[in-house]
Amino acid sequence: MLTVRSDSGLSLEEVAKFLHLDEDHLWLAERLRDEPRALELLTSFKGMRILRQDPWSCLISYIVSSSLNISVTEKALTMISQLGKEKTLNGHRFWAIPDPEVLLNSPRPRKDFLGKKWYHIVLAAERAIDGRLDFEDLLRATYERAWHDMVINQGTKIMGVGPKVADCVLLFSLDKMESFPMDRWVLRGLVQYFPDLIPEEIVGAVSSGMKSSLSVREYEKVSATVRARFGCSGGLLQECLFMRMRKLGWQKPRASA
DNA sequence: GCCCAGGTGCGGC
DNA sequence: GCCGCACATGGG
Repeated sequence: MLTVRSDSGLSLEEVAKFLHLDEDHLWLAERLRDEPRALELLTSFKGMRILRQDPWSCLISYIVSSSLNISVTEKALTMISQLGKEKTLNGHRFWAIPDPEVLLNSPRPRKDFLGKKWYHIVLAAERAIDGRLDFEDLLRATYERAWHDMVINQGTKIMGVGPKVADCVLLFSLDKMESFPMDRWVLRGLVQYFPDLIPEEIVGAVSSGMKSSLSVREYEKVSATVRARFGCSGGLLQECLFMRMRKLGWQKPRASA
């Protein structure tokens, strides 16, 4: 039973939308009838939800997250958020990612952990304002077109957004449930649980610790294979795989003599 | 001290 | 196109 405090300032509909409760994740598993490893992953993370976040906040969050560990990412996002106004909800004070206009008119924080990413964020804000970054359009688009527009197409691609970040934004804010973001953890997970989805030489390179990310070309190819196999169950499965791999941990294999 | 982190852009070939 | 590197800095 989901209950929402009456003084929270959030309607039940808003909470349900955020938790994707308008989309029954159970039917997603239907496609995986003949995928025992996938079903095992899904059932061991029962109750997992794909959040439906605000696209702008989601974009900024994942641009910042690239190649940063989670605690540093959180610090950087807090600094960015504090460029905006403090908000209050349910008696708690908090900050949210500021709107593009606010970010554009803010001075850069002194120690923001961001490096060149600050300029990627500024560019994204300009694109959001001039309309070349159009979340409404990306929401209506197919997965393939939206991904291509964010990563490949000159004219619409967003600096700081590569294959993985695009997939995160599409999955966590633009309703593309087949999106399957492949970071280093998920790549290791694929190698361990679904090696048949990946070219043999990549399996070898990942498991020996020589490789932790894919080129755009490799990513596109593996992504297509994964989506052909898991379809709209992919997003939820990815999240379970990520959680499993984080839990298991990873020790880079030592080169032996 | 050294290695890693929810990757990506860029320059050199 | 592919490869190697810079990026920023806290935590194990």
